[in-house]
Amino acid sequence: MLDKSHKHLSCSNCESRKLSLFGDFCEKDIHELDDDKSCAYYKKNQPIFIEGSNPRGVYCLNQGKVKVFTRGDEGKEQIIHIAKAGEIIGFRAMFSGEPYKVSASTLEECNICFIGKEDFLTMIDSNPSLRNGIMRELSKELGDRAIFITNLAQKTVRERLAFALLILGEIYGNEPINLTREDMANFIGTATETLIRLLKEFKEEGLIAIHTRKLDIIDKESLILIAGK
Amino acid sequence: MLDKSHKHLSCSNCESRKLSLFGDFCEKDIHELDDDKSCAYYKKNQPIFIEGSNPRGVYCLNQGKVKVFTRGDEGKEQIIHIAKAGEIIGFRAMFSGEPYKVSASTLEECNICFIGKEDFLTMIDSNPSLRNGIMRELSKELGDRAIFITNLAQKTVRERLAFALLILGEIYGNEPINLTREDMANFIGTATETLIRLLKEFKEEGLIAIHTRKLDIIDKESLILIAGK
DNA sequence: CGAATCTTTGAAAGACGTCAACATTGGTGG
DNA sequence: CCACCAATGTTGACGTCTTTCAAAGATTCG
Repeated sequence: MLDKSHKHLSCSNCESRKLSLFGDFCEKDIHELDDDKSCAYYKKNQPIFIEGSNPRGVYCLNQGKVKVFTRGDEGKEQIIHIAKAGEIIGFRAMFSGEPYKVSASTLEECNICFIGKEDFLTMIDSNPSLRNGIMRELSKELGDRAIFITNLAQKTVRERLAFALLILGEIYGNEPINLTREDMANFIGTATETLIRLLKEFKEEGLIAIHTRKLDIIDKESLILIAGK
Repeated sequence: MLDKSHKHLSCSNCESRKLSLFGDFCEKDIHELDDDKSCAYYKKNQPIFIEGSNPRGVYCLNQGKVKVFTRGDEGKEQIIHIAKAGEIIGFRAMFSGEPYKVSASTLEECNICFIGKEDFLTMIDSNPSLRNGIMRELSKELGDRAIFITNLAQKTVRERLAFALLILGEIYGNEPINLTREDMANFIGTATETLIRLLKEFKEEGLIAIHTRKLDIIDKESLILIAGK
Protein backbone atom coordinates (compact mmCIF):
# COMPACT_ATOMS: atom_id res chain seq x y z
CA MET A 1 0.00 0.00 0.00
CA LEU A 2 2.65 2.48 1.11
CA ASP A 3 5.51 3.04 -1.30
CA LYS A 4 8.74 4.27 0.26
CA SER A 5 10.31 5.07 -3.09
CA HIS A 6 9.37 8.22 -4.93
CA LYS A 7 8.26 6.35 -8.02
CA HIS A 8 5.19 7.46 -9.91
CA LEU A 9 1.87 6.23 -8.54
CA SER A 10 -0.71 5.81 -11.25
CA CYS A 11 -4.02 7.61 -10.74
CA SER A 12 -6.01 5.12 -12.78
CA ASN A 13 -6.01 2.40 -10.18
CA CYS A 14 -5.61 4.66 -7.14
CA GLU A 15 -8.20 3.72 -4.54
CA SER A 16 -7.81 7.07 -2.84
CA ARG A 17 -8.61 8.94 -6.03
CA LYS A 18 -11.95 7.19 -6.29
CA LEU A 19 -12.97 8.79 -2.99
CA SER A 20 -11.53 12.16 -3.89
CA LEU A 21 -12.68 15.19 -5.86
CA PHE A 22 -11.10 13.48 -8.87
CA GLY A 23 -13.36 10.50 -8.32
CA ASP A 24 -15.54 10.88 -11.37
CA PHE A 25 -12.77 11.74 -13.82
CA CYS A 26 -12.97 10.08 -17.23
CA GLU A 27 -10.07 8.10 -18.70
CA LYS A 28 -8.74 11.09 -20.57
CA ASP A 29 -8.80 13.33 -17.49
CA ILE A 30 -7.07 10.67 -15.45
CA HIS A 31 -4.23 10.34 -17.89
CA GLU A 32 -3.82 14.06 -18.03
CA LEU A 33 -3.72 14.18 -14.26
CA ASP A 34 -1.18 11.38 -14.27
CA ASP A 35 1.05 13.30 -16.65
CA ASP A 36 0.84 16.53 -14.69
CA LYS A 37 1.50 15.29 -11.22
CA SER A 38 4.57 14.13 -9.33
CA CYS A 39 4.60 11.72 -6.41
CA ALA A 40 6.60 11.66 -3.23
CA TYR A 41 7.06 9.60 -0.11
CA TYR A 42 6.98 11.54 3.17
CA LYS A 43 8.29 10.35 6.50
CA LYS A 44 6.35 10.86 9.70
CA ASN A 45 6.31 14.46 10.97
CA GLN A 46 7.53 15.94 7.73
CA PRO A 47 6.25 19.37 6.66
CA ILE A 48 4.26 19.62 3.43
CA PHE A 49 3.78 23.37 3.36
CA ILE A 50 4.25 26.16 5.85
CA GLU A 51 2.13 29.13 6.92
CA GLY A 52 3.25 32.33 5.26
CA SER A 53 4.87 30.71 2.22
CA ASN A 54 3.47 30.96 -1.27
CA PRO A 55 1.44 28.11 -2.70
CA ARG A 56 2.81 26.43 -5.81
CA GLY A 57 0.16 23.76 -6.21
CA VAL A 58 -2.05 21.28 -4.41
CA TYR A 59 -1.33 18.02 -2.66
CA CYS A 60 -3.35 14.89 -3.12
CA LEU A 61 -3.10 12.45 -0.25
CA ASN A 62 -2.67 8.93 -1.59
CA GLN A 63 -1.81 7.26 1.67
CA GLY A 64 -1.49 8.36 5.29
CA LYS A 65 -2.78 11.17 7.49
CA VAL A 66 -1.88 14.83 7.61
CA LYS A 67 -2.50 17.56 10.16
CA VAL A 68 -3.41 21.07 9.06
CA PHE A 69 -2.65 23.68 11.70
CA THR A 70 -1.80 27.27 12.54
CA ARG A 71 0.52 28.53 15.20
CA GLY A 72 -0.57 31.03 17.83
CA ASP A 73 1.48 33.81 19.35
CA GLU A 74 3.80 31.56 21.29
CA GLY A 75 4.18 29.07 18.47
CA LYS A 76 1.70 26.60 19.90
CA GLU A 77 -0.06 24.59 17.23
CA GLN A 78 -3.80 24.63 16.79
CA ILE A 79 -4.87 21.75 14.60
CA ILE A 80 -7.69 22.84 12.30
CA HIS A 81 -8.18 19.66 10.36
CA ILE A 82 -6.84 16.15 9.98
CA ALA A 83 -6.81 14.91 6.40
CA LYS A 84 -6.92 11.30 5.33
CA ALA A 85 -6.26 9.42 2.09
CA GLY A 86 -8.28 10.82 -0.81
CA GLU A 87 -8.24 14.39 0.41
CA ILE A 88 -6.70 17.22 -1.51
CA ILE A 89 -4.95 19.77 0.65
CA GLY A 90 -3.78 23.27 0.06
CA PHE A 91 -6.35 24.26 -2.55
CA ARG A 92 -7.75 27.06 -0.43
CA ALA A 93 -4.61 29.12 -1.01
CA MET A 94 -4.93 28.44 -4.74
CA PHE A 95 -7.91 30.79 -4.93
CA SER A 96 -7.42 33.29 -2.15
CA GLY A 97 -4.41 34.96 -3.73
CA GLU A 98 -2.79 34.97 -0.31
CA PRO A 99 0.11 33.01 1.15
CA TYR A 100 -0.76 29.93 3.17
CA LYS A 101 -2.54 30.77 6.40
CA VAL A 102 -2.01 27.25 7.71
CA SER A 103 0.77 24.70 7.76
CA ALA A 104 0.49 21.01 7.00
CA SER A 105 2.65 18.10 8.05
CA THR A 106 2.40 14.35 8.03
CA LEU A 107 1.20 12.44 11.07
CA GLU A 108 2.40 9.13 9.65
CA GLU A 109 4.35 7.92 6.67
CA CYS A 110 2.55 9.19 3.58
CA ASN A 111 2.47 9.00 -0.18
CA ILE A 112 1.47 12.39 -1.51
CA CYS A 113 1.07 13.53 -5.10
CA PHE A 114 1.65 17.11 -6.17
CA ILE A 115 -0.16 19.02 -8.91
CA GLY A 116 1.25 22.39 -9.97
CA LYS A 117 -0.90 25.49 -9.70
CA GLU A 118 -1.15 26.10 -13.46
CA ASP A 119 -2.17 22.55 -14.20
CA PHE A 120 -4.68 22.51 -11.40
CA LEU A 121 -6.31 25.78 -12.39
CA THR A 122 -6.49 24.68 -16.01
CA MET A 123 -8.16 21.48 -14.91
CA ILE A 124 -10.72 23.45 -12.95
CA ASP A 125 -11.46 25.79 -15.83
CA SER A 126 -12.18 22.94 -18.18
CA ASN A 127 -13.97 20.69 -15.74
CA PRO A 128 -17.20 22.10 -14.27
CA SER A 129 -17.83 19.01 -12.21
CA LEU A 130 -14.43 19.29 -10.52
CA ARG A 131 -15.06 22.98 -10.00
CA ASN A 132 -18.39 22.32 -8.36
CA GLY A 133 -16.78 19.69 -6.20
CA ILE A 134 -14.19 22.20 -5.05
CA MET A 135 -16.82 24.81 -4.29
CA ARG A 136 -18.86 22.26 -2.40
CA GLU A 137 -15.79 21.28 -0.42
CA LEU A 138 -14.85 24.88 0.41
CA SER A 139 -18.43 25.53 1.51
CA LYS A 140 -18.69 22.45 3.66
CA GLU A 141 -15.45 23.22 5.41
CA LEU A 142 -16.63 26.74 6.05
CA GLY A 143 -19.72 25.33 7.77
CA ASP A 144 -17.64 22.87 9.77
CA ARG A 145 -15.43 25.66 10.99
CA ALA A 146 -18.40 27.67 12.20
CA ILE A 147 -19.26 24.70 14.39
CA PHE A 148 -15.64 24.29 15.46
CA ILE A 149 -15.64 27.93 16.56
CA THR A 150 -18.86 27.58 18.52
CA ASN A 151 -17.61 24.44 20.23
CA LEU A 152 -14.39 26.12 21.29
CA ALA A 153 -16.26 29.13 22.59
CA GLN A 154 -19.03 27.33 24.45
CA LYS A 155 -18.21 23.73 25.27
CA THR A 156 -16.09 22.52 28.17
CA VAL A 157 -12.89 20.64 27.42
CA ARG A 158 -14.64 17.43 28.39
CA GLU A 159 -17.38 18.03 25.82
CA ARG A 160 -14.88 19.03 23.17
CA LEU A 161 -12.86 15.89 23.82
CA ALA A 162 -15.94 13.71 23.29
CA PHE A 163 -16.72 15.64 20.13
CA ALA A 164 -13.16 15.31 18.86
CA LEU A 165 -13.03 11.58 19.57
CA LEU A 166 -16.11 11.10 17.42
CA ILE A 167 -14.54 13.03 14.56
CA LEU A 168 -11.28 11.13 14.96
CA GLY A 169 -13.26 7.91 14.98
CA GLU A 170 -14.63 8.81 11.55
CA ILE A 171 -11.21 9.75 10.25
CA TYR A 172 -9.46 6.62 11.49
CA GLY A 173 -12.27 4.28 10.48
CA ASN A 174 -11.46 0.76 11.60
CA GLU A 175 -7.97 1.54 12.81
CA PRO A 176 -7.45 2.80 16.35
CA ILE A 177 -6.97 6.53 16.79
CA ASN A 178 -3.27 7.20 16.79
CA LEU A 179 -2.07 10.67 17.73
CA THR A 180 0.41 12.00 20.24
CA ARG A 181 -1.20 13.46 23.33
CA GLU A 182 0.13 16.82 22.31
CA ASP A 183 -1.47 16.67 18.85
CA MET A 184 -4.76 15.58 20.34
CA ALA A 185 -4.61 18.43 22.85
CA ASN A 186 -3.82 20.86 20.05
CA PHE A 187 -6.80 19.57 18.14
CA ILE A 188 -9.32 20.12 20.92
CA GLY A 189 -7.63 23.30 22.08
CA THR A 190 -6.39 22.49 25.56
CA ALA A 191 -3.23 21.73 27.52
CA THR A 192 -1.66 18.29 27.13
CA GLU A 193 -2.00 17.60 30.85
CA THR A 194 -5.70 18.39 30.85
CA LEU A 195 -6.22 16.07 27.92
CA ILE A 196 -4.40 13.25 29.67
CA ARG A 197 -6.51 13.61 32.80
CA LEU A 198 -9.71 13.55 30.80
CA LEU A 199 -8.64 10.55 28.73
CA LYS A 200 -8.07 8.75 31.99
CA GLU A 201 -11.58 9.66 33.14
CA PHE A 202 -13.09 8.48 29.87
CA LYS A 203 -11.20 5.22 30.20
CA GLU A 204 -12.42 4.71 33.76
CA GLU A 205 -15.96 5.42 32.61
CA GLY A 206 -15.62 2.73 29.95
CA LEU A 207 -15.98 5.11 27.02
CA ILE A 208 -12.63 4.39 25.42
CA ALA A 209 -9.82 1.87 25.59
CA ILE A 210 -6.22 3.02 25.72
CA HIS A 211 -3.44 0.88 24.29
CA THR A 212 -0.33 2.89 25.01
CA ARG A 213 -0.60 5.54 22.29
CA LYS A 214 -3.59 4.13 20.53
CA LEU A 215 -7.22 4.72 21.43
CA ASP A 216 -10.36 2.79 20.64
CA ILE A 217 -13.86 4.08 21.08
CA ILE A 218 -15.91 1.67 23.18
CA ASP A 219 -19.11 3.54 23.91
CA LYS A 220 -19.93 5.84 21.02
CA GLU A 221 -23.46 6.56 22.24
CA SER A 222 -22.27 7.99 25.52
CA LEU A 223 -19.67 10.09 23.74
CA ILE A 224 -22.41 11.55 21.56
CA LEU A 225 -24.36 12.44 24.68
CA ILE A 226 -21.36 14.13 26.26
CA ALA A 227 -20.39 15.95 23.07
CA GLY A 228 -23.83 17.52 22.75
CA LYS A 229 -25.22 19.15 19.63
CA MET B 1 -29.52 56.27 2.10
CA LEU B 2 -31.81 53.91 3.94
CA ASP B 3 -35.15 53.22 2.32
CA LYS B 4 -37.89 52.10 4.68
CA SER B 5 -40.24 51.14 1.86
CA HIS B 6 -39.75 47.90 -0.01
CA LYS B 7 -39.41 49.59 -3.36
CA HIS B 8 -36.88 48.34 -5.87
CA LEU B 9 -33.34 49.62 -5.41
CA SER B 10 -31.46 49.88 -8.69
CA CYS B 11 -28.11 48.08 -8.89
CA SER B 12 -26.69 50.46 -11.47
CA ASN B 13 -26.05 53.32 -9.09
CA CYS B 14 -25.72 51.22 -5.93
CA GLU B 15 -22.60 52.28 -4.07
CA SER B 16 -22.57 49.03 -2.14
CA ARG B 17 -22.55 47.00 -5.34
CA LYS B 18 -19.37 48.71 -6.48
CA LEU B 19 -17.59 47.26 -3.45
CA SER B 20 -19.17 43.86 -3.80
CA LEU B 21 -18.51 40.74 -5.81
CA PHE B 22 -20.77 42.30 -8.45
CA GLY B 23 -18.44 45.28 -8.60
CA ASP B 24 -17.04 44.72 -12.07
CA PHE B 25 -20.33 43.77 -13.74
CA CYS B 26 -20.94 45.24 -17.18
CA GLU B 27 -24.13 47.15 -18.03
CA LYS B 28 -25.83 44.06 -19.35
CA ASP B 29 -25.05 42.00 -16.26
CA ILE B 30 -26.24 44.77 -14.01
CA HIS B 31 -29.58 44.99 -15.74
CA GLU B 32 -30.01 41.25 -15.57
CA LEU B 33 -29.19 41.36 -11.87
CA ASP B 34 -31.68 44.18 -11.44
CA ASP B 35 -34.40 42.13 -13.11
CA ASP B 36 -33.72 39.02 -11.08
CA LYS B 37 -33.56 40.46 -7.61
CA SER B 38 -36.09 41.73 -5.12
CA CYS B 39 -35.46 44.28 -2.42
CA ALA B 40 -36.63 44.53 1.16
CA TYR B 41 -36.34 46.75 4.19
CA TYR B 42 -35.48 44.99 7.46
CA LYS B 43 -35.96 46.36 10.92
CA LYS B 44 -33.31 46.01 13.61
CA ASN B 45 -32.96 42.47 15.01
CA GLN B 46 -34.89 40.82 12.23
CA PRO B 47 -33.88 37.34 11.07
CA ILE B 48 -32.73 36.91 7.47
CA PHE B 49 -32.27 33.15 7.48
CA ILE B 50 -32.09 30.50 10.14
CA GLU B 51 -29.77 27.57 10.84
CA GLY B 52 -31.24 24.29 9.66
CA SER B 53 -33.54 25.75 7.02
CA ASN B 54 -33.00 25.32 3.31
CA PRO B 55 -31.40 28.08 1.29
CA ARG B 56 -33.48 29.59 -1.50
CA GLY B 57 -31.03 32.23 -2.66
CA VAL B 58 -28.46 34.78 -1.57
CA TYR B 59 -28.77 38.15 0.14
CA CYS B 60 -26.94 41.25 -0.95
CA LEU B 61 -26.50 43.82 1.76
CA ASN B 62 -27.25 47.27 0.39
CA GLN B 63 -27.31 49.12 3.68
CA GLY B 64 -26.77 48.20 7.32
CA LYS B 65 -24.98 45.50 9.28
CA VAL B 66 -25.80 41.86 9.81
CA LYS B 67 -24.57 39.25 12.26
CA VAL B 68 -23.93 35.68 11.18
CA PHE B 69 -24.02 33.22 14.05
CA THR B 70 -24.61 29.68 15.26
CA ARG B 71 -26.24 28.58 18.46
CA GLY B 72 -24.52 26.22 20.88
CA ASP B 73 -26.13 23.52 23.00
CA GLU B 74 -27.93 25.89 25.30
CA GLY B 75 -29.01 28.23 22.56
CA LYS B 76 -26.28 30.75 23.20
CA GLU B 77 -25.22 32.61 20.08
CA GLN B 78 -21.68 32.52 18.77
CA ILE B 79 -21.18 35.27 16.23
CA ILE B 80 -18.98 34.06 13.39
CA HIS B 81 -18.99 37.11 11.22
CA ILE B 82 -20.41 40.62 10.99
CA ALA B 83 -21.30 41.67 7.45
CA LYS B 84 -21.45 45.24 6.22
CA ALA B 85 -22.90 46.94 3.13
CA GLY B 86 -21.63 45.39 -0.08
CA GLU B 87 -21.35 41.88 1.28
CA ILE B 88 -23.27 38.97 -0.07
CA ILE B 89 -24.46 36.55 2.57
CA GLY B 90 -25.71 33.03 2.47
CA PHE B 91 -23.84 31.89 -0.62
CA ARG B 92 -21.97 29.21 1.25
CA ALA B 93 -25.13 27.12 1.53
CA MET B 94 -25.70 27.60 -2.19
CA PHE B 95 -22.84 25.23 -2.98
CA SER B 96 -22.64 22.89 -0.03
CA GLY B 97 -25.95 21.17 -0.77
CA GLU B 98 -26.68 21.33 2.95
CA PRO B 99 -29.17 23.38 4.96
CA TYR B 100 -27.85 26.56 6.55
CA LYS B 101 -25.35 25.87 9.32
CA VAL B 102 -25.59 29.45 10.54
CA SER B 103 -28.28 32.03 11.11
CA ALA B 104 -28.21 35.68 10.11
CA SER B 105 -30.07 38.65 11.48
CA THR B 106 -29.86 42.40 11.22
CA LEU B 107 -27.96 44.46 13.78
CA GLU B 108 -29.50 47.69 12.50
CA GLU B 109 -32.11 48.74 10.02
CA CYS B 110 -31.10 47.31 6.66
CA ASN B 111 -31.91 47.31 2.98
CA ILE B 112 -31.24 43.85 1.63
CA CYS B 113 -31.71 42.52 -1.88
CA PHE B 114 -32.50 38.89 -2.60
CA ILE B 115 -31.38 36.84 -5.59
CA GLY B 116 -32.97 33.43 -6.11
CA LYS B 117 -30.81 30.32 -6.19
CA GLU B 118 -31.46 29.51 -9.86
CA ASP B 119 -30.68 33.02 -11.02
CA PHE B 120 -27.58 33.19 -8.90
CA LEU B 121 -26.21 29.85 -10.06
CA THR B 122 -26.90 30.75 -13.69
CA MET B 123 -25.04 34.00 -13.20
CA ILE B 124 -22.07 32.12 -11.81
CA ASP B 125 -22.04 29.63 -14.63
CA SER B 126 -21.90 32.34 -17.25
CA ASN B 127 -19.59 34.71 -15.44
CA PRO B 128 -16.10 33.36 -14.70
CA SER B 129 -15.01 36.53 -13.03
CA LEU B 130 -17.89 36.38 -10.56
CA ARG B 131 -17.15 32.72 -10.02
CA ASN B 132 -13.52 33.44 -9.25
CA GLY B 133 -14.59 36.18 -6.90
CA ILE B 134 -16.82 33.76 -5.04
CA MET B 135 -14.07 31.18 -4.80
CA ARG B 136 -11.65 33.80 -3.59
CA GLU B 137 -14.16 34.90 -0.99
CA LEU B 138 -14.87 31.36 0.23
CA SER B 139 -11.12 30.76 0.47
CA LYS B 140 -10.37 33.93 2.33
CA GLU B 141 -13.10 33.28 4.85
CA LEU B 142 -11.78 29.80 5.37
CA GLY B 143 -8.40 31.25 6.22
CA ASP B 144 -9.94 33.83 8.53
CA ARG B 145 -11.79 31.13 10.40
CA ALA B 146 -8.60 29.16 10.95
CA ILE B 147 -7.24 32.23 12.71
CA PHE B 148 -10.50 32.71 14.61
CA ILE B 149 -10.22 29.13 15.87
CA THR B 150 -6.63 29.57 16.97
CA ASN B 151 -7.44 32.80 18.76
CA LEU B 152 -10.30 31.19 20.66
CA ALA B 153 -8.16 28.24 21.63
CA GLN B 154 -5.04 30.11 22.66
CA LYS B 155 -5.65 33.75 23.46
CA THR B 156 -7.00 35.13 26.73
CA VAL B 157 -10.31 36.99 26.69
CA ARG B 158 -8.40 40.25 27.03
CA GLU B 159 -6.36 39.49 23.92
CA ARG B 160 -9.42 38.38 21.99
CA LEU B 161 -11.25 41.56 22.93
CA ALA B 162 -8.41 43.68 21.59
CA PHE B 163 -8.40 41.60 18.42
CA ALA B 164 -12.17 41.88 18.04
CA LEU B 165 -12.13 45.64 18.57
CA LEU B 166 -9.66 46.00 15.73
CA ILE B 167 -11.86 43.93 13.44
CA LEU B 168 -14.95 45.86 14.50
CA GLY B 169 -13.04 49.07 13.88
CA GLU B 170 -12.52 47.99 10.28
CA ILE B 171 -16.15 47.00 9.88
CA TYR B 172 -17.57 50.20 11.34
CA GLY B 173 -15.10 52.47 9.57
CA ASN B 174 -15.64 56.06 10.68
CA GLU B 175 -18.74 55.37 12.73
CA PRO B 176 -18.40 54.29 16.36
CA ILE B 177 -18.71 50.58 17.08
CA ASN B 178 -22.31 49.93 18.01
CA LEU B 179 -23.22 46.51 19.38
CA THR B 180 -25.01 45.33 22.48
CA ARG B 181 -22.69 44.01 25.17
CA GLU B 182 -24.21 40.62 24.65
CA ASP B 183 -23.50 40.58 20.92
CA MET B 184 -19.97 41.73 21.52
CA ALA B 185 -19.48 39.02 24.14
CA ASN B 186 -20.91 36.46 21.74
CA PHE B 187 -18.47 37.62 19.11
CA ILE B 188 -15.35 37.19 21.22
CA GLY B 189 -16.68 34.09 22.92
CA THR B 190 -17.04 35.09 26.55
CA ALA B 191 -19.64 35.99 29.18
CA THR B 192 -21.30 39.41 29.01
CA GLU B 193 -20.07 40.27 32.51
CA THR B 194 -16.48 39.45 31.63
CA LEU B 195 -16.70 41.62 28.54
CA ILE B 196 -18.06 44.54 30.54
CA ARG B 197 -15.25 44.33 33.07
CA LEU B 198 -12.63 44.27 30.35
CA LEU B 199 -14.19 47.16 28.45
CA LYS B 200 -13.95 49.13 31.66
CA GLU B 201 -10.27 48.25 31.98
CA PHE B 202 -9.62 49.26 28.38
CA LYS B 203 -11.39 52.54 28.99
CA GLU B 204 -9.35 53.23 32.13
CA GLU B 205 -6.19 52.43 30.19
CA GLY B 206 -7.18 54.98 27.56
CA LEU B 207 -7.52 52.46 24.75
CA ILE B 208 -11.16 53.12 23.97
CA ALA B 209 -13.88 55.66 24.70
CA ILE B 210 -17.34 54.54 25.75
CA HIS B 211 -20.41 56.61 24.92
CA THR B 212 -23.20 54.62 26.48
CA ARG B 213 -23.62 51.88 23.90
CA LYS B 214 -21.11 53.18 21.39
CA LEU B 215 -17.40 52.61 21.42
CA ASP B 216 -14.53 54.46 19.80
CA ILE B 217 -11.02 53.19 19.45
CA ILE B 218 -8.54 55.70 20.87
CA ASP B 219 -5.25 53.84 20.89
CA LYS B 220 -5.13 51.40 18.02
CA GLU B 221 -1.40 50.74 18.38
CA SER B 222 -1.77 49.46 21.92
CA LEU B 223 -4.70 47.30 20.94
CA ILE B 224 -2.56 45.71 18.24
CA LEU B 225 0.10 44.98 20.83
CA ILE B 226 -2.42 43.39 23.17
CA ALA B 227 -4.12 41.41 20.41
CA GLY B 228 -0.85 39.78 19.36
CA LYS B 229 -0.26 38.02 16.07
C1' DC C 1 21.32 0.12 26.06
C1' DG C 2 20.73 4.87 26.60
C1' DA C 3 19.26 9.40 25.04
C1' DA C 4 15.52 11.70 23.61
C1' DT C 5 10.88 12.09 23.47
C1' DC C 6 6.52 11.45 25.13
C1' DT C 7 3.36 10.58 29.02
C1' DT C 8 1.70 10.89 33.61
C1' DT C 9 0.87 12.80 38.22
C1' DG C 10 0.58 16.30 41.85
C1' DA C 11 0.14 20.78 43.73
C1' DA C 12 -0.87 25.55 43.35
C1' DA C 13 -2.53 29.69 41.14
C1' DG C 14 -5.49 32.21 38.22
C1' DA C 15 -8.69 33.28 34.71
C1' DC C 16 -13.24 33.12 33.75
C1' DG C 17 -18.11 31.95 34.34
C1' DT C 18 -22.20 32.04 37.20
C1' DC C 19 -25.51 33.96 40.23
C1' DA C 20 -27.87 37.61 42.26
C1' DA C 21 -28.90 42.27 43.01
C1' DC C 22 -29.10 46.74 41.32
C1' DA C 23 -28.77 50.68 37.80
C1' DT C 24 -29.56 52.58 33.49
C1' DT C 25 -31.59 53.04 29.03
C1' DG C 26 -34.76 53.30 25.42
C1' DG C 27 -38.98 52.40 23.39
C1' DT C 28 -44.09 52.48 23.91
C1' DG C 29 -48.47 53.83 25.01
C1' DG C 30 -51.20 56.92 27.51
C1' DC D 1 -44.25 64.72 26.03
C1' DC D 2 -43.86 62.17 29.93
C1' DA D 3 -43.98 58.05 32.66
C1' DC D 4 -43.30 53.48 32.90
C1' DC D 5 -41.64 48.88 31.87
C1' DA D 6 -38.88 45.66 29.72
C1' DA D 7 -34.47 45.12 28.05
C1' DT D 8 -29.85 46.08 28.65
C1' DG D 9 -25.92 47.16 31.34
C1' DT D 10 -23.09 47.02 35.75
C1' DT D 11 -21.05 45.40 39.98
C1' DG D 12 -19.61 42.17 43.61
C1' DA D 13 -18.85 37.71 45.54
C1' DC D 14 -17.87 33.15 44.85
C1' DG D 15 -16.72 28.71 42.90
C1' DT D 16 -14.44 25.91 39.59
C1' DC D 17 -12.53 24.51 35.54
C1' DT D 18 -8.10 24.85 33.38
C1' DT D 19 -3.58 26.08 33.00
C1' DT D 20 1.01 26.11 34.57
C1' DC D 21 5.11 24.37 36.66
C1' DA D 22 7.83 20.73 38.24
C1' DA D 23 9.29 16.15 38.56
C1' DA D 24 9.02 11.36 37.83
C1' DG D 25 7.76 7.32 34.71
C1' DA D 26 7.28 5.16 30.18
C1' DT D 27 8.39 4.34 25.43
C1' DT D 28 10.70 4.50 21.30
C1' DC D 29 14.40 4.34 18.27
C1' DG D 30 19.05 4.65 16.85
